[in-house]
Amino acid sequence: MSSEEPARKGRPTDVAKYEAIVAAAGQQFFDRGFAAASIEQIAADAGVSKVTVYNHFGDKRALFVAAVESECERLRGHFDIGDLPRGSLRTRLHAIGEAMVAFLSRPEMVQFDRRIAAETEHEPEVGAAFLAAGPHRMRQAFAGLLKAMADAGELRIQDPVLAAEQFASMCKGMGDLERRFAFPADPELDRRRIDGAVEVFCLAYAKDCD
Amino acid sequence: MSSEEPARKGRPTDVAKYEAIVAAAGQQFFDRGFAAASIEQIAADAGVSKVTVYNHFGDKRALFVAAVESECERLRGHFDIGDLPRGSLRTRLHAIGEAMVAFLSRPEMVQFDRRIAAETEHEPEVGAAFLAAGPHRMRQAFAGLLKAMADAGELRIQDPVLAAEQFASMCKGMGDLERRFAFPADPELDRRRIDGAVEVFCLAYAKDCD
DNA sequence: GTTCAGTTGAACACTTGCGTTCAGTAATGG
DNA sequence: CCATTACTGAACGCAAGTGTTCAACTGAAC
Repeated sequence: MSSEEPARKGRPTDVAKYEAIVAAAGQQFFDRGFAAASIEQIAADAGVSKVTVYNHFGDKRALFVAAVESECERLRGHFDIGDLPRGSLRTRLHAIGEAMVAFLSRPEMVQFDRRIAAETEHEPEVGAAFLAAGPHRMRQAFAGLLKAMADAGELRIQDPVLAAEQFASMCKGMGDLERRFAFPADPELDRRRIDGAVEVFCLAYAKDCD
Repeated sequence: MSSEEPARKGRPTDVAKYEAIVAAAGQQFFDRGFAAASIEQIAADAGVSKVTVYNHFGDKRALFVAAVESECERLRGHFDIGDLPRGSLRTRLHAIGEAMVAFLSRPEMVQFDRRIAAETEHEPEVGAAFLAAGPHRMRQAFAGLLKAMADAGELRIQDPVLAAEQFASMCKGMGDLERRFAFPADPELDRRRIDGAVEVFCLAYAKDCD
């Protein structure tokens, strides 16, 4: 019935330790990269014996996969466009753009992006999993929102998914690249990009440019 | 006067070997990442003794830097929008968009991007150098082109640099992410993105949508 | 209290890789 | 021919890291 209550005989697994290992692994892996991260350091950071790590995960790769899954899950809860304001079309688009850029600009996000991309080279399914859990999921949500706006008569959109990509891409502009390649951040520039994206998007898709 | 003709005394440096080392280093570094690449393998691939590598570069990091600089230079010659066709505004924009996407889609480009981003974590100047040598240079060139079109009365553009970013970003869409995260390529989808980018760009900036 | 599984610390074998040393060989200029 | 410089192959010291083994300990369930 319930998946709880394992009711095993011996000493139960220390869940806190397990989670500490995954957390420490994420820290090391996404900080230093897979090859440069060491299991000994991860064990030390987690306050755990190295043997415990091997008992749980058996393998460096397996530990990496676990860390990636955990991080994906954690990030999943960090973005919501549910609570968007009630103002004009422009105001709402602007708020969405800002939320997106803020979400993507967080250092831990940039770092995670870099590492997953690097490891994707030899572990393509890791990249695919991330893409599905992150960007693609976000695109669908935003496309649905645009579709609703179109149905409400505010926008004239043929392909909501394409439009979603276009708006998001314009908001990011090259800021995406610049963050990945450690270019000094410039909030003012980000703002101009979002303004510009809203402007172009409205010119192309809005029924009346208020 | 001339930087040629060093006229040194002993046996001259074997330039072919030097270049072979840099080439092999690029292969290994951008294939496996800095930490996972081994100098012994690089030396073997270059058909050279390990000592020779150390005589030339002294250090793994120095060799990495040399490989990055070489690759940047090599890539620099791989993109030109000089020979754009003479058709309508839409036709020309479409051609530019296709050239951009094709350039950015090349596997070696994707690979290079991934690795530079990963190493940027601990060597920010590497990322900055790449950004300046690649994307920013490209943006300036394209912005100049758009400015020329505006001066010719075809476009109505306030900020050519921003407009350049917007067009390029829309052409890439999420294709950028998808390539980095090993999502199966889809030329048809790329084409739709370029079509959409041209459409939106013209609606926003063209003086008359022919 | 006994039993059984999780946990620990320390040691272990094994591999890999960096960077160095050295004796010897190849190529070039004087 | 000789001095000088580039290159080679092999070996070495050293450090780090993976994954394993083992005896001891801990804690919950029966």
